[in-house]
Amino acid sequence: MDKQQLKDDYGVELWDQDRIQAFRETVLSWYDAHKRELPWRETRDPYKIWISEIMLQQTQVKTVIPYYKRFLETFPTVEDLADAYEDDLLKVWEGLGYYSRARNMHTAAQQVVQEFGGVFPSNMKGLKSLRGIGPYTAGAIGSICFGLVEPAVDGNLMRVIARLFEVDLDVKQAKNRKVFQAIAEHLIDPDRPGDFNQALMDIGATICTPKNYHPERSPLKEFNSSYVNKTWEYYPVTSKNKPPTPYTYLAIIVRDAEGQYLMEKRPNEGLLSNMWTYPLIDVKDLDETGWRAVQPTAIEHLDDEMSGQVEHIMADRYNLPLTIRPQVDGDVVHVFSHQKWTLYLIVADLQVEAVTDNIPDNCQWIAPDEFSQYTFPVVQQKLVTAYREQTLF
DNA sequence: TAATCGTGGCG
DNA sequence: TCGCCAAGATT
Repeated sequence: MDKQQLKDDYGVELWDQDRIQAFRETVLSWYDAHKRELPWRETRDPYKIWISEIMLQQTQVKTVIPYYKRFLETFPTVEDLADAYEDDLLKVWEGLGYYSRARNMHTAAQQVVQEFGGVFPSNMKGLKSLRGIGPYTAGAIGSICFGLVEPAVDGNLMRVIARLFEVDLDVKQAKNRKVFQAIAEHLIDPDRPGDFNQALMDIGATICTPKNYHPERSPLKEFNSSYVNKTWEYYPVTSKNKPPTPYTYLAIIVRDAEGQYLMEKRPNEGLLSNMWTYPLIDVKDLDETGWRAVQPTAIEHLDDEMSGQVEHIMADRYNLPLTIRPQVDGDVVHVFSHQKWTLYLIVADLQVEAVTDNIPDNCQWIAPDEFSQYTFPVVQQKLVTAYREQTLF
């Protein structure tokens, strides 16, 4: 996309070549003086940069740092990662979120070994062919590790560019990304593309921030048309998020005679795939009067009717004869990006001489001292904590 | 294209 | 408390 089209189609007035050159020098000298010291900035090894870039997707730097170090200790090379068991990979990723990233990395590592002889591809086509590497990550790895003159358009870059050029396009709409990409392609420094990309990301993360933005403090203020025109509070344009859909579950806690708990491995696809939780019953699986009673407000007891239904479901799904305690032993609220879960802790007692070895394949009896060998989502860890707090008294 | 996919922090 | 957001990719 050329300058004329940017102006005609999107109302973006790009600068002349002299101003672009001055901008590059300002950005890079700021970076040389003020860049953040980060673990992945001590190397240009594409394997390590790749790990960092995947972890940094939608995740803050502070959160990533300990995971990055632990990951490289566990899987020092791409061959180690390619040969790993997926459960071991998931365990290292535990708590970081967006777990499909881990599974995609596993696939991509095998691609690197099998299709590229264990050597990371050094061009954009090869990088994008790897599972989990999209346009941003390909640009980041390409520019940082191989000096490719490719922008790395993430949320930071779009916010910075939107303010610099007063871009009236919704940064949350995927179709608008190409406009920011085109602008960045004109701006990027051809001699130091990796530093240029990281510099704009650092400026976006530390100065040109979403909130508490003070444009007068920015090294780019003289280039910033939204600052000159006093319109910065309108940029970037962002549409509203859809609120998370509410769900309500009963988390059933069953302990056998040996003190082990019934746990279930979630399906291979979808939310929290392959991770372990207590058995969860969606209250919509209860009959109409049942779940309507549970939905709106917090509950403290299950009535006889509901207890009977839960017992029936547990017998049906887990082949276990149980007696449900009607008392609710605490509740947990957990918000995902698109779902909001409310969970009620329900304790179930095994009936006398119950047979416990007919549970489904995706279920296991797990003792507390074995918990560290399994991967639990944060919502499950919250359930454990809530249960301990309740039963302490 | 719009929805899906986690978690932690902040105003 | 709630909505927003963070170095996005996939379908």
